[in-house]
Amino acid sequence: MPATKKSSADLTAAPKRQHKAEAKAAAHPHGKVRPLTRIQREKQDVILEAALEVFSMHGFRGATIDQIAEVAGMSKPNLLYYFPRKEEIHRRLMAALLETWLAPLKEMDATGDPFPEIRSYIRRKLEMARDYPRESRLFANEMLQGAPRIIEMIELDLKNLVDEKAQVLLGWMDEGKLARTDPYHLIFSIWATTQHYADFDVQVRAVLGPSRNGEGRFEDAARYLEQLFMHGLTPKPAGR
Amino acid sequence: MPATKKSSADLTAAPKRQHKAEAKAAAHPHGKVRPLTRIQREKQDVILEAALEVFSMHGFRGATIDQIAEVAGMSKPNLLYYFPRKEEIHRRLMAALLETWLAPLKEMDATGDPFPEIRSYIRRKLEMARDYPRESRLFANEMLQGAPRIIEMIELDLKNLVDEKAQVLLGWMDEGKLARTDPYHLIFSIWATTQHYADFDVQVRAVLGPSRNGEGRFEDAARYLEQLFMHGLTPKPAGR
DNA sequence: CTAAGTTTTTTCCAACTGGTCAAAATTCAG
DNA sequence: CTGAATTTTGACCAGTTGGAAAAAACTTAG
Repeated sequence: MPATKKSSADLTAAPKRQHKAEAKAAAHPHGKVRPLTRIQREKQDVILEAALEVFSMHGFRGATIDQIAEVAGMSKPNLLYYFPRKEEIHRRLMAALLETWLAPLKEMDATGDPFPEIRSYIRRKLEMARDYPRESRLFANEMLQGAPRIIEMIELDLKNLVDEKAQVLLGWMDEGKLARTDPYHLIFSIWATTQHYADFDVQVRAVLGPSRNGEGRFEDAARYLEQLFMHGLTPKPAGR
Repeated sequence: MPATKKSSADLTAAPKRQHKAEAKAAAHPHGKVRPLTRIQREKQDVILEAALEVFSMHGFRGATIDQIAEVAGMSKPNLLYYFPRKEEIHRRLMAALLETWLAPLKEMDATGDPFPEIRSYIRRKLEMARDYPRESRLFANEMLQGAPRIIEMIELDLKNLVDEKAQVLLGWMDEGKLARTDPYHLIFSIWATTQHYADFDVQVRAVLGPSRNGEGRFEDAARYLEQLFMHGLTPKPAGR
């Protein structure tokens, strides 16, 4: 359960064919569109990893190419050889991020039972907050700024997925397997409580104090959230 | 229930005597430390209000003095006459913010009953997310960046307050009035779920769609959270 | 009204920003 | 080993950034 570094390998590695070609064509003033070379692939990954580090802390405007280049261990012009503009790096990061971010919700299975399903959804989200805190912060940063660069994806992909899963939740409620409540706000509350441990990590650490700061705090959080949601969503026996 | 503009009046108006003097002394190269003039007070408020707007969207590094000056309706040098450095503005904002931010928790009364107390704590926090979204985002931005400028306040004032209220919660649990659970994570979950509606506003709006976007969404959220926490924290009758 | 104090504007600056370009260094296919 | 393609570097640029300085404009107490 390593929570540090290298964590974005899977994220940065899946940028969607189309984008690759795009980036390539843009990155290289030379005419032809060729497959990426080994060095191109490696360096792009190094850059995206560094960019994740910097963007997730300072947001788009607050991050500088110099900074990213330094973290990536290369010169600024060299970095710009791979990604001709700052926005391009951010775009690639966000595109990959959204995929990863929605994956856990996608797994929630309508044919399963609500409590195991919701419980493991919470677990997965909490694990992501633990293992990919920078991704969580990158996302949060974008949201805070009004999501200018991903608003369409939010309004399409994300909204559709949530709509679909809200239906699943409503189904469970109709079957009396889940307390009747607002499925959208239910999903929001799971997002909020789990991502909190990545986004407000400093605060959580400061409040818990040095004594409770091992990875154990995630176990405690998991236990607490499980209790909260399982109790909170247990259906009342019809009457009263 | 106005949720827009002018909302920071009370925030920016309470900068703590000591700070005022400090700011004054620093702002004016002239020797003596005099009480603030009317214009100074007014303009400082205008600037802080503008700075709140800008900092809350772009974070400290992403915000520029020019931007703040423009929103404040004055020239950059003029603004710098009142606050000689960018950091100073941010510091003032954060100091006032922390006060306001912790107020609701402070009100949680040990002599009251847990459910009404917790319920109204949630209400108050949700109202703050609705009425002071910029303040919430300002705070979130600082957290995302690792709280570099307020870490001491977090580790002292905030931690102490939370420790104190955690004891209150534990007391209620001992009396069997509240489900036994981790009081710290309980507080975190209230923070997370309520602030989510300010910090991730774009996402919430996008997901709920145009139909559910009136202020009514806060009522829905309040109802949902109330249900979640009230059910989730109801103590089980001893056995089992 | 006037002079001292306050506020605002104009001009300026050095450092930093995102980004360009051509030359140099390196890699790699044949 | 060689020549073409790729990668890296150094020098550079125009625009922006936080901030300084000083003079001009405005308030205000007496």
